[in-house]
Amino acid sequence: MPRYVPQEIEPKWQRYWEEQGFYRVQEVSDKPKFYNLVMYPYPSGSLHMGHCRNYTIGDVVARYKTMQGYNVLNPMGWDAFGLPAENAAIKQGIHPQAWTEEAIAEMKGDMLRMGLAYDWSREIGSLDPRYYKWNQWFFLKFYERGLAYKAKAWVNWCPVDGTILANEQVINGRCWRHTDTLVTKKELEQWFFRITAYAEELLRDLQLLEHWPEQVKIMQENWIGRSPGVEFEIPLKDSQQVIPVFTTRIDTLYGVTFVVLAPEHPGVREWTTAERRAEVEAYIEETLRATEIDRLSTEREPEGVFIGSYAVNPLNGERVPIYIADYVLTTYGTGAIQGVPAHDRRDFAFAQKYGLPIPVVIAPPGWDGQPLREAYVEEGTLVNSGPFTGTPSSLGRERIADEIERRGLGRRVVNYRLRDWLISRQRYWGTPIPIIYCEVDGIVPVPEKQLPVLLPEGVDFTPSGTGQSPLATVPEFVHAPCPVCGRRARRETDTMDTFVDSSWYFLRFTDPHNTQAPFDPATAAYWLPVDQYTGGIEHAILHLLYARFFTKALRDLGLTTLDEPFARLFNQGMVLMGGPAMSKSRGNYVSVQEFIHSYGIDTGRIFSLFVAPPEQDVEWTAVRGGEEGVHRFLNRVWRLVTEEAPTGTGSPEANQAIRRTTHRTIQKVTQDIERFHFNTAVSALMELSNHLVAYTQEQGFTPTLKDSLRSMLLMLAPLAPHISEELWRHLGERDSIHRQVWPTWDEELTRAESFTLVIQVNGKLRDKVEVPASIGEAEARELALARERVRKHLDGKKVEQVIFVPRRLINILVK
RNA sequence: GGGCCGGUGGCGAAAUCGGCAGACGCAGCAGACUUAAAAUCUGCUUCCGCGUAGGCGGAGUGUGGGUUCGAAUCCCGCCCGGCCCA
Repeated sequence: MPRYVPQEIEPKWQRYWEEQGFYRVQEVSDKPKFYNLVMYPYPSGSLHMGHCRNYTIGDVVARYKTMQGYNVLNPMGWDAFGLPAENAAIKQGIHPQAWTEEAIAEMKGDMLRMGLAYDWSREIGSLDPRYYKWNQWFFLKFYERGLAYKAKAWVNWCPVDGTILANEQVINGRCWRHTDTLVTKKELEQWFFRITAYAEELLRDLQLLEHWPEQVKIMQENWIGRSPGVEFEIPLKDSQQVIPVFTTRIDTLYGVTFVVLAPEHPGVREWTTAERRAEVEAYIEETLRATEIDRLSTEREPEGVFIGSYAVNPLNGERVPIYIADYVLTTYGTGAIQGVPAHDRRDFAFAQKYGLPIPVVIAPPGWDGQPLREAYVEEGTLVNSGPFTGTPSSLGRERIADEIERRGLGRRVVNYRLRDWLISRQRYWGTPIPIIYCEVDGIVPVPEKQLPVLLPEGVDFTPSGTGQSPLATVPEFVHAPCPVCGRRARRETDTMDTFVDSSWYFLRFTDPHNTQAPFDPATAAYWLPVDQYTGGIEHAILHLLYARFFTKALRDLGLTTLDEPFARLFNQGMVLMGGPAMSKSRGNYVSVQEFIHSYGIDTGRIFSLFVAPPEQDVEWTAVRGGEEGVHRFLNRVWRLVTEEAPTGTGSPEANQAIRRTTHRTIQKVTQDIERFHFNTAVSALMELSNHLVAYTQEQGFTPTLKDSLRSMLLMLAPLAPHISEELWRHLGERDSIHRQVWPTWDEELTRAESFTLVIQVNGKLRDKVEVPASIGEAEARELALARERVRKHLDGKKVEQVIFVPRRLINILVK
């Protein structure tokens, strides 16, 4: 038998599995279904070892579940729209489609070289009109139901991409793609999806997600940011007009000493007095340049400008000045707040700066009546609050809310931090929004039968700088007849956020070639929910929240009956190299192809699993060299199976021992894979192989050894599919190892006959002795006390107490 | 500032339930095989002290306390790192 040359056997078996259609899957009823999904990638070209780790984890689960008898759907596709392709078009003059297709070809080639068990007959790509047609279709359905709408909005603007960003794409005030680019603001007409209509349900149903990491659920909860409070009206002095404000602390209403409007608040221009106008306008200018993160920072001293007008506290009739300040946002609440300096940190700083009074209305426990040195934001007792004085603040909140509602000044409302999903992008490489603007009929949806609205060819990708999509430069695209009146009309030139594509792709995988519908509800019902969803933590908020929203919206359209799309979520760690994540664009990576060239992919797969627990980040430079050990392990397995050894029957004791070891390994590996402890599963297999080597050296090649080898190869099959297939055939098997059943263990054989009794004196380890598993306390005690090393420590002392833990230890306490 | 996660040998890590700390690997050292090397195999490898050696003793899981017969594991405080929200 030749030595182990992975570069020969790996392509051989990959071809074989492909020809045999191994991973094609259909809906069947005689097996339980299992939908295994790894987040589909943005096609960035050839794979590196970070990808290797991600895809291996998913592949192990798919193969393991298949061997466990499940009907496994394990698909792969491409999140193929997006900015890098368009940026390449601008820089290098390559069409985004050509650029993307090339990247897909490279990436798929590497996936095939990795031996991943995908059903490629279900491959999908969001760039395909047969796919994005349904994005447009969903848009129309949402529009019909008021879930898609157009509004003027102050939007986050990335000056580098010349595009709008959703709030989720703004990270620390910077663009998520260019971490050194500060995001600015622009006011534009934009399309939104009304995700806030589902805010309450998205929050509530987090409880259903038992098998999601707690961390992700907490992040989503914070993102949705439910806060119950009161929205009420503050009348303007000497005017019929009112300023609606929202607060969660209506109990502090008697402490209001000013009102603050967001600089963008629509009332500002009207209410600003003539002598204040110049200063106010200068301040507004300045604010628009600031980022949201700066505006909200508590580190910074809040700044504002008095607009010259006054408002009246609706409960006590006191006159309070109106300011504008950038720490108030138009996008949250009503864009105006009550200023209660004694009980809000930013209001406190603001009042100090502008010399406004800071009356205490919530007394801290044991308050001495003196002015506060800092804002008191906790619960307390109402003081200086008219008829409510003396009420505990939590109760005061209810009483004052009742009073406000009784007097018709306002009502209890629930506010959310979550805002509607802005989906318009001023870009070419995305799904065109299917809307036509007619001078007569206004906003007209493109009729369903005209879908898809195709992306045109021959586009100039040079950014216009005006914020318009390159589509606006293509007259044949822009000019379209109005579907209602047939007059010359103008097409919407914005495209959709690519998170729209990824919000339902898991449904499309169940029925990828359907031309009549996005998917067949019955087929989707068979496969959904996704049983195991695997991907990076970076999608903890954006993608997962949008996909949950889509699922609920589609349910309400009658397309599914599903409340939640992903039953179990796993976030794998990244592979870092020299600090940041391994990435092609940064150039700090080891490619899968060069790894294959050196060691073969089976080594790469096992090494990826072995280096660390899968949820943990791995620094490549710190683990480098470890692949040698994994490669040695696979070579050892190879030799165990293939090397000529004297045949025999083996001694009964040695056979029994190796059988026990094998069954214990089956138990351990099975349990480890179940709980995603792949690193220790690999360790257990390494230990088994070490035992088998030792066994062969003494006993030769025996029927018992062959049994153990078979079990070992079966356990290796999901992890290292090629070498296990090759060696499986070498053992004389004619059917593929990937059609076999996962081995089971004999409980009897895993039970130890003896164990190492640890003997402690006063909690310190003094001796160990191998004893029968059934040993009782009396016997153990007698044995322990008779041991030479124990007696040494008992000299002249009295045994006070003996603690015996069956199958573990005995602790003798002496004085 | 708040929330969550983490900190264990030279390195990656292991330790399902509170019960032998460091499995399995990497790197290193010594030996076998070899003309030699590679490959392979065997042994050692947490630190400190004593001992020629077999060995003996002590300390030890970021840090200081606590609970317990017994703590990497549970509780409290602190330090450091990461992520999310501010």
